[in-house]
Amino acid sequence: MPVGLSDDELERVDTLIGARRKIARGMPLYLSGEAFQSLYAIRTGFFKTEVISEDGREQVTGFQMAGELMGLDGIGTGNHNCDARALEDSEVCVIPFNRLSELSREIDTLQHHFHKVMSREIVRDQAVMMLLGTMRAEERLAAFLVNLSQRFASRGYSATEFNLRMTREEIGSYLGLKLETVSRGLSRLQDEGLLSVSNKNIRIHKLDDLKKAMSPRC
Amino acid sequence: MPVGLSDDELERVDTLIGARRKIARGMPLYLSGEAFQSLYAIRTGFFKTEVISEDGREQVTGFQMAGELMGLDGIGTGNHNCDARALEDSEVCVIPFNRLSELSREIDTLQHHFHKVMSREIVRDQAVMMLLGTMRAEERLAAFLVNLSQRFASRGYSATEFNLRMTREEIGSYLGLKLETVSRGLSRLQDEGLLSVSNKNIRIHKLDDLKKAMSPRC
DNA sequence: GTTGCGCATTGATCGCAATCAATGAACAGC
DNA sequence: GCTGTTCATTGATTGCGATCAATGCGCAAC
Repeated sequence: MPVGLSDDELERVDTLIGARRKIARGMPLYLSGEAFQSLYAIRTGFFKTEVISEDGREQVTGFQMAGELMGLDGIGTGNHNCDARALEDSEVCVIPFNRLSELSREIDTLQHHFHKVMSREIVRDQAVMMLLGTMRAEERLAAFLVNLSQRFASRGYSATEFNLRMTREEIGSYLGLKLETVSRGLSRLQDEGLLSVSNKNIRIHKLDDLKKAMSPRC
Repeated sequence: MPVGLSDDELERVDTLIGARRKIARGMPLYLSGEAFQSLYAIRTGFFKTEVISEDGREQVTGFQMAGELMGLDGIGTGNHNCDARALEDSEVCVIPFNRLSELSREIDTLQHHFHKVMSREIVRDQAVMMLLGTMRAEERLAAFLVNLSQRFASRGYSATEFNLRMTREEIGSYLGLKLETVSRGLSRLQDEGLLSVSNKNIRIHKLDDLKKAMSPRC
């Protein structure tokens, strides 16, 4: 994942990658409480992470797609702190954390890269707090779709047409809304002509206007 | 901050600490957009961090007290991503980040410790998502107070009586509520006999019940 | 002591999203 | 094909927290 490595370094970073692991749709990559050993880089597929509180409340904390790193939450305590589940048949690279630690002590570029990835995760979480703390339902939905659009685009997929891999309920959990509110919000954005929804398929017609819909009174 | 270092290592970690810096109440330690150079360890005082979106919405993302580390959000992009402001006259230790990177390549314990601190920040943020996404107003308030209580206690202060350093509005921003709702919630918890509020002073009478108030229908 | 300002509390009303409820569509298994 | 289940949509109603508004309190400046 890092760039700017010498051939030698690249070779050593390659040795970091342990086995590959396939996860069938609906199955967990790891569960809260399990001992933390490894990080996971998604090769193909789609995941959600969710935390479950003592009183049983579930909160989806994120959706992860190819190229993204999972498991960072386990470093602090030595145990995974959330569940990670595949939303479609997926494959990950297993990255033993102690090997990563060792190697990042020897290769600056790897160390810097790893620190940046962790920091970006913190920034991403802060953006979600902003979303949950200040945005209205339709704004949250617009922000969510724009975010997905950008991430698909940066992977070479269409920014304006894609399939949602998660249910309305999972979207709702992530956005702090009920599934009915998600459904209504999507219908509303469709009525406004910003996009078309057909089950899991989304076609964005006016990406600029959708971005504007993230702000109040639009 | 890490434990289990040899005398030699301890000495070298000491050299990490650059200047100390005093921040008067209300003044920024850093602002969003500023170039990231250093992390900051709080020696004394109290801070808030907040992000401000393009459309002007403010979201308090956390309150930090003595012993906690600030600035991790800047590593990813090289620029600070939020504002950090002192809520009372405070003093921090400046930790130049490139020095920390170098040294953590040489001292495993330091590296591990740093990774744990970052990971815990991610876990903390996920807990806030849970709070904002699933809890009702009074539950959020109870969770907030219990969290403060625990952090004061772990620093040797009273777990049951303390002064809030932030305004109702700042609490509201953090919890995704309006200041009136915060005020009403505190009055309600007082009416229920769980605590006493007098302006910024909080006396918790029934910490156990307050913890229960974090869960639904109590 | 008085004035002024920021902060907090409390009341009345409104509006958005949750809840309750029913129907319909998609999909997997038999 | 049919059946059962899960997921999505839509309508009716409720309720929590936001908003609007007024009052009160604490504290610093003079």
